[in-house]
Amino acid sequence: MTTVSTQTGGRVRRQNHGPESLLQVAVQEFLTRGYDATSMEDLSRAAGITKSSFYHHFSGKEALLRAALERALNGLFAILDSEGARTGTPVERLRHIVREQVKVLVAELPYVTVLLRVRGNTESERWALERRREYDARVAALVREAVEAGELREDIEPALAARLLSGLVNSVVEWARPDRDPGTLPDAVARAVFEGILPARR
Amino acid sequence: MTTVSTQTGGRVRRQNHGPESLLQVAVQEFLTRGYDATSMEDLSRAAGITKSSFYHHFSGKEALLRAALERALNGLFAILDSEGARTGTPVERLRHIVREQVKVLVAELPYVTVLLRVRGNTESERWALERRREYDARVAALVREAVEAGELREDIEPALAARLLSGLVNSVVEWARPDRDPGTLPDAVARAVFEGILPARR
DNA sequence: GAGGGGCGACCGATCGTTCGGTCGGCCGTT
DNA sequence: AACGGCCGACCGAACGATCGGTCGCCCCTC
Repeated sequence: MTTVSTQTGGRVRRQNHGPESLLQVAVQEFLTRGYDATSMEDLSRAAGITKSSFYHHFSGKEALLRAALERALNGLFAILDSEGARTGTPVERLRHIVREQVKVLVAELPYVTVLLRVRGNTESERWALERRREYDARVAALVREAVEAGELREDIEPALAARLLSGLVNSVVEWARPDRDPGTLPDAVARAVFEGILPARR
Repeated sequence: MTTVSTQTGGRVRRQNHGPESLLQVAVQEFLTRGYDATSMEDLSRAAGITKSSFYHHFSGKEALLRAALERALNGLFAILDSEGARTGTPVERLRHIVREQVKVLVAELPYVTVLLRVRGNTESERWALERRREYDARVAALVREAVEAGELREDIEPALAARLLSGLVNSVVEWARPDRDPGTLPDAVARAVFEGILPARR
């Protein structure tokens, strides 16, 4: 249910906007223009209401960003709390995390994309950056575990591998489409991580 | 020759800023704050001159961005023109490109980072996006060649592999440090691409 | 008639940009 | 050696536009 417009005598009488639909509209604008380059007037125009009406639902521009960042981070941290991320060998848990992270990226695409572009200009952004750092650190720790457990090749450096892993998986937001379901994408990305993006013929 | 300051009686008389040093300062500011969030006053303060003095050297804010984007794109396209990218088997050429691209990312780190964050708000940005698309397309074509030549595993989808490849390599800018030399990084990234980020023990 | 959703008008601040003018060093002439 | 003219680097002040945000009122629904 988004942007329901009831008509009365040919003129729009009711937009029936809620915080949910407005956030969706705003994040979409943040995506195409970037957060800083998006004005509140851009947002209201996209939502079909005036600037002042927008402030009736959200306390300000940063509150919108904050809501989007929270949503993205909740999706990510939920992965770490899931069953498959807490049981099994380190490599099994890593494979599970990779697949689930791809799913979250696609399912919450606009929100996660905004998160991944945050620079740290405001308090909310710095908070998001720190939480992201914590997420990456948890994954990096798991990579280190896997190497120390002897499940991975000995010549890989855990810290570097964790960074490349994060970079590879997160880069999915650059081209993924939110509408269609992930399909085989999570498995394909997991294969790229563990067997190479361009693996030699066997 | 940058930021030569002639002194007279202990007081700075001349900053002698050139387009080169100012661009360097500006790009650094773009990096930390983001292009849109960086004001001309931010730039002048960082450069140690006034806003109006800045306009003596650059025609405007976008001209600075344009110069940075050109520099980054020149570095990237120079890779495709190099010997190793034009000779050898597709896989050999791809390995060469990956290594060289990592080198360029580190050598021209601030400029390439700015390029990778462009959203397409201005004419210069859209031009840069298009040139970037062309670069990626050239690499993607090479991936397709390699697969069709039977040099890679048959179950990898060229289009997807090319995107993941681009994402992995470019993610280096997120954490690389510009000062110290690349060292073994190019080879490590190339190994991650062809053998996996988290390769199983052999 | 009470209240929430929406509106136009408006606020101070800051944006990128422009303008008129100052300062100091260099050069050609004397 | 002294001079006048010139130019590049720089500055303070101000421009119109736009920024995020506020306010009081209206209108519709219950």
